[in-house]
Amino acid sequence: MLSRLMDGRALTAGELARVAGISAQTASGHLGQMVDGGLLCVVTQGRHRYFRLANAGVVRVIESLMALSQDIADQMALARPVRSGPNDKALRHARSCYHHLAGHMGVRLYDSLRQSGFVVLGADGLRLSPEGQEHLRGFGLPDAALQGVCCRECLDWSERRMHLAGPLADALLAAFVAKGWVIRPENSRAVRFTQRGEAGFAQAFPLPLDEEHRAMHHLWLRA
Amino acid sequence: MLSRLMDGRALTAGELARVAGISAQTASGHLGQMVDGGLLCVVTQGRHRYFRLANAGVVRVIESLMALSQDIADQMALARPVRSGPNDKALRHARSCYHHLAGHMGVRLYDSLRQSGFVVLGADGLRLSPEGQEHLRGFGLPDAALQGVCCRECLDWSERRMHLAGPLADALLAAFVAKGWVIRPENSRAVRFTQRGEAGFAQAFPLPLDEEHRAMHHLWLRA
DNA sequence: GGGATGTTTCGGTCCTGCCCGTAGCATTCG
DNA sequence: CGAATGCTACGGGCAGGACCGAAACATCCC
Repeated sequence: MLSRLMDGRALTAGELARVAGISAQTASGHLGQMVDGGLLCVVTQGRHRYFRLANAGVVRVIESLMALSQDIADQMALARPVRSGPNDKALRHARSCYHHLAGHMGVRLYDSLRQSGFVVLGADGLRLSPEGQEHLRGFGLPDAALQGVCCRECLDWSERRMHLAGPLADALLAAFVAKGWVIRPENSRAVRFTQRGEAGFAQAFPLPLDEEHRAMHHLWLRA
Repeated sequence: MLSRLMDGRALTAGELARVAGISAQTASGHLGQMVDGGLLCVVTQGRHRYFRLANAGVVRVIESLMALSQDIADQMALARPVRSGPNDKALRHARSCYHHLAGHMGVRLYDSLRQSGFVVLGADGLRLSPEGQEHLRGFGLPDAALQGVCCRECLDWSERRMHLAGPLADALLAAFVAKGWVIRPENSRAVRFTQRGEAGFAQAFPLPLDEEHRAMHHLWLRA
């Protein structure tokens, strides 16, 4: 179960039980102990409880164990990732979550801001750094979106990773719409990036690290 | 038991049993499994079997586990190291082992040669590198001491770490005597470094890494 | 509100594995 | 060669823990 979580995503107790090939009750017991022991942290959303690795120290332990026993690593490479979220490809790519951006693009936005150091995770939670304020000045965001506790993490339903939420995230989505980067249909939570929007987004929010390292990046930057 | 071995030394089954607070039989069983599993390797010498961590991968696992649980690290810091070897301070400092140097100075010699890259551990065992041949030219060693399989590891009785053995090590001790660095008494295995010898030795065989890192250095350079 | 789904708690079974006592093997020392 | 020491193999006792079924709790969906 722990090695399955090494991609930085958050899985439910049921999914992890299936991964381990044990009953949900048994898995729940183990997961509870691992939360108590500080190996995992848990995000409760509705009737689901999402478990993820707690910090970089745990990542290092699992990493070194996987390096030691190639078997585990191979097993992970073989097993295909747990499918999650909606089947609709557009919905998985980009959608609204309350008033902010979610889906693949939402996670990508958050990853970029974290990797750039524009958004940093402190002991008291997420906050926008001075450099971040500077960098986002061009988007014409209201002051409320840039000051104080303007952002927090939110678990992405389909990606199972964190994306950006809070006033800042709301203002950013609104700005994307205003710039013509994003079109929000009335009848759906799916949002569509225009061709110009994809390009502008990719330039404004680059991803220095490759995909493989992105997944673990949150974990490395915790504790 | 594993964390006790993190200083890079080799301990006997009995010592490890005492460390863990279990009987010798139980410890032997565990140690056997860890050898089978590739966590430990074992050097048999007479009626003693010395166990040491098998490779750098194992070191990394224990390291990361100790970082995760400060308790283990604290416990290791509190427990005093296992005393081993003779009580005689001179004997612990420097002595002959067959025809080569052993004791504190013997391990120091080996550490220096390894850290400098003059002696390297390949898949087929220990060998002298070209740079090592060059560096040792000034000692006037016979060709046989510099070519082919001229050196091997030998577990140091008192230090519980590896020191240098083989023709090269024999020739080096002889050279130290010839240079007046070392005096070998007839009636004892203890050898005495002269004041000039200590100074020359320290200059010819420096230790770039500090004591704390020296202990683990062999381990890091294995597999 | 009622059914379905996801999760946890409780109770009980069963098995694994830790442990030690005894005994056997190897080595060293006197 | 016999005694002492260090280690390992074997067997049995015992506790802990992994596991599941049943049931309770929470939430979502209709």
